[in-house]
Amino acid sequence: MPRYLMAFSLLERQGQSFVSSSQLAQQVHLNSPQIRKDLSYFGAFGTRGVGYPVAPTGEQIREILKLDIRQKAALVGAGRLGTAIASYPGFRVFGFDLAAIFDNSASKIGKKIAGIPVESITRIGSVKTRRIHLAILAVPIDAAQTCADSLIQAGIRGILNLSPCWLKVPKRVKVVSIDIAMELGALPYYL
Amino acid sequence: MPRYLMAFSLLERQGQSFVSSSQLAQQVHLNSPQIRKDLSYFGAFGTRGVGYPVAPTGEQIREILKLDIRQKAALVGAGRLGTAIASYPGFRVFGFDLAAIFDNSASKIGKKIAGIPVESITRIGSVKTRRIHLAILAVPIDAAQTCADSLIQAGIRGILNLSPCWLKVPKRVKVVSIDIAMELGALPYYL
DNA sequence: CACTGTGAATTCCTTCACAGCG
DNA sequence: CGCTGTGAAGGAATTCACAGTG
Repeated sequence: MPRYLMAFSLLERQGQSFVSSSQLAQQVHLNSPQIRKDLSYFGAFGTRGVGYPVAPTGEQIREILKLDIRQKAALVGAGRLGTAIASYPGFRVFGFDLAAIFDNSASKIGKKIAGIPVESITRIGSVKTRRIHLAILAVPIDAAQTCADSLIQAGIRGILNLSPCWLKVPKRVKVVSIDIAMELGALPYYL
Repeated sequence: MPRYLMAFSLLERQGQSFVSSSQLAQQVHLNSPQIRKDLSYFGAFGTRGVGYPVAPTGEQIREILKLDIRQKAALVGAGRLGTAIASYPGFRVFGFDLAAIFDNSASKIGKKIAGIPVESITRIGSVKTRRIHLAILAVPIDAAQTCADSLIQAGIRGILNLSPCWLKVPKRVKVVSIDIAMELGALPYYL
């Protein structure tokens, strides 16, 4: 669904008012029955003979993904990767709001990254009262589990983990992991 | 398979000489029959009653993934994300060798990142004679397709794309795409 | 005896074809 | 008439169960 939302957002900006499943298929590189199945799974958005109304369908997908309400996220780790992510404009499209940055290095605390002040990692518990439910973990691998534990203690519900390790978390917490090296590791096989 | 390689590499460093499918299962968070199926698909590595010999199996997976020979990779885009990736130690585990960095900004050309000099993007064609077959694309979205085209022209066979767009490439070129925002976009749904 | 390798059963996901509606 | 929504067919990937082996 995030991929569809991306496509609908683009079409919105381009001012197109309707889109058919086969048009969409070209854009997201899937086939049209797949798209119809996926969208119909969450309800019927389209009008037969015409296609999907771009703006309303985009809005509905946002509601489904809970992206209609602005989602606050905390970034943990203001190293090179963390800094890159903090400055990434792609989050805006999905309505994310980077609400806090934490790091343990004294030289970084107090400085601003992408307009947001870096706080000490000891203040990580404050996400609870600040109503931040999502975290992006961009710390060295040895620190990942410890940071995750603190975040969960502080009531975090979802973690995007950028370390190449599996986080041990309770079932109620959802983790998505990205390891750039592992994705690259699959490439040589196909040459 | 890259995930298994990661696990075997870790076990190698820890000095364990044999591992059973169920032990592995815990580590990579899959079930044991799955692991046996996956490994047996490429041949029989294990000894019944004992498990898989860590070092030899690791080496075999490296061969399968063509990671036994050092793979050269070029980084295109020395922005914040590119810089972060260049300094990422995770590539070493898979035997990748960052052999060149390209950027179009005059202020960066000539400087060194992670010990590698930044070259002008106009020199991108040199990857052909330098026998670089892989590229990591960390450029702004508008530049992604153009850069990909130049890379393919220069004989690149695999691209790791970090822009939130679909690259149009000939069939012989393999593309792996990562969009951090899209992964994060799925999280709120699960809360 | 413990653990691998693998056919068979199951489940899941995708593709197809078309009925139904604007 | 065009395109969605969907049951039914087909295919792929997981899971199971157990025979086979060091």
